[in-house]
Amino acid sequence: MLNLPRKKDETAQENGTKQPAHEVVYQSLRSKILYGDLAPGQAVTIQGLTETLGAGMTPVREAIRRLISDGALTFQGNRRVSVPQLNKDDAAQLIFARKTMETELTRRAASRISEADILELERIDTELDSAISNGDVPGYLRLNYAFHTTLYAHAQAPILSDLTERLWLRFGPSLRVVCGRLGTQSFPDRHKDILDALRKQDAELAALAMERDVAQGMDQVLQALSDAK
Amino acid sequence: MLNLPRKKDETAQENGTKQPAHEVVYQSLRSKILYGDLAPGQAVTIQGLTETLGAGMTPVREAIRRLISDGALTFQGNRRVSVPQLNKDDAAQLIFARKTMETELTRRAASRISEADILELERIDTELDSAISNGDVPGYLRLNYAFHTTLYAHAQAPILSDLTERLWLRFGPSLRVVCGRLGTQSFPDRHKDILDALRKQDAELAALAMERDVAQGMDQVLQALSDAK
DNA sequence: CAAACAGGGATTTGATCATATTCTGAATTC
DNA sequence: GAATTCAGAATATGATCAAATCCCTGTTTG
Repeated sequence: MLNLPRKKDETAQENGTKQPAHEVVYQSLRSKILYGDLAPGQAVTIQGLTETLGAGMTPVREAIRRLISDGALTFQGNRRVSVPQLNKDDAAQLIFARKTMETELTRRAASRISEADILELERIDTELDSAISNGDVPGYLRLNYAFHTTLYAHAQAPILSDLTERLWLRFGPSLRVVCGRLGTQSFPDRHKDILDALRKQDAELAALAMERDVAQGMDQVLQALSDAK
Repeated sequence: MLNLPRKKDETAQENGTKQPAHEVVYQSLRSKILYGDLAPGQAVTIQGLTETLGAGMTPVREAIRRLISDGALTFQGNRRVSVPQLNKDDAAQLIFARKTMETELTRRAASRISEADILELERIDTELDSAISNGDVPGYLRLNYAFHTTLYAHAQAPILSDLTERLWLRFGPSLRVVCGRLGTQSFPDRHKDILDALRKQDAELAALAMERDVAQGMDQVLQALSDAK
């Protein structure tokens, strides 16, 4: 999904740069939604974003359209756009979709991933552990997402990866709400099981571990939705 | 997915209505892709569309962004946009995704659909049959899509339906190529099995029939991709 | 001598912005 | 309480700027 950042100047201290404005706006808004900086139900206005992000109207419009198509924002019929609020039925559908897509991605990755790449995942997971024990919610969200996307990159399945990353946009805001209430302690780490299975090249075992990881995370979301309503 | 067309003035002789321009452009382009009016690999330019569709640049831009997000168009790195060309690996991923999503949608629909709605499906399927025997390729594509989306509407699963409809955009252009080569004769109709299972309220049987229908259609695409390369 | 490659300018196309127009929701008035 | 007006936000247009491709020409090489 990421675009090649113009081979040279990978560091790009603040510059960043040859990225078109609409892409920058998109990525920026996408992160805000994915990591829960925008609350479910919150209104999103074009003019508000042009001021916040210092961009023109056209790029902001394009970014919003993309995110609506991603399911990360909803068009409310009149001309209003807002962050979607999940109901329990929505969550059930997301659970099904995540389980099937992400177990398949895990299966594919299991037969393709190298030892070096497993080490990279382990590194992410170690950081994740410290974020959990520090109660660092934004860090937890970011690293958890990184763990999954990094793994799926090795599945060599661009279409399935794409679909899956879009699913995350739909429950990102709600997941943040969960973390805000329960903190990070309530998330025992299933990633170790996944890594063990990958080392054994056992695709089915890895898929099973992933299914448990997904189920656990989404159950929290489901519970939070039940409580709220 | 369709927006309410402002109760009054349904006919809309030339007026066309209160649909915003970007929505009209989106639907128009979407249909072209879904029904194969655009060939895989074909370039899509903004300025070309402003002339063809008589719209301004901004609405066209927004429509293109949405379709890129849908996977119906691809952004080619520089600034070019084109209709994607599937390879065999892409097709395999689409087969997996369609099978899992559409069988689940069928299962859900089976427990919710009414006899009247089954009759509506049967009506569509009858039209479909005559399109097949007449060799009417556009009609076949349109009615086949209508059969599936109408069924899925009864699953009451907006998220899964959304995901699925987007999958269709990805193989639409290739499916048209298949039909152009083989005609419509090569598609025996599995829809009867689905309808029978729905009448029996047998969700698993319906899902199985749907899986066969999907497998059959996608195998044609897969074969065509093998031949071409 | 022919073919091909490279360089550079012209043209096409995309990106962005400023501005005009239309629409929605709400406040105001009768 | 209903209709009208009004403010503000979204939609749409066309102009302007920037970038990439294309094509033409001149040179080089086999």
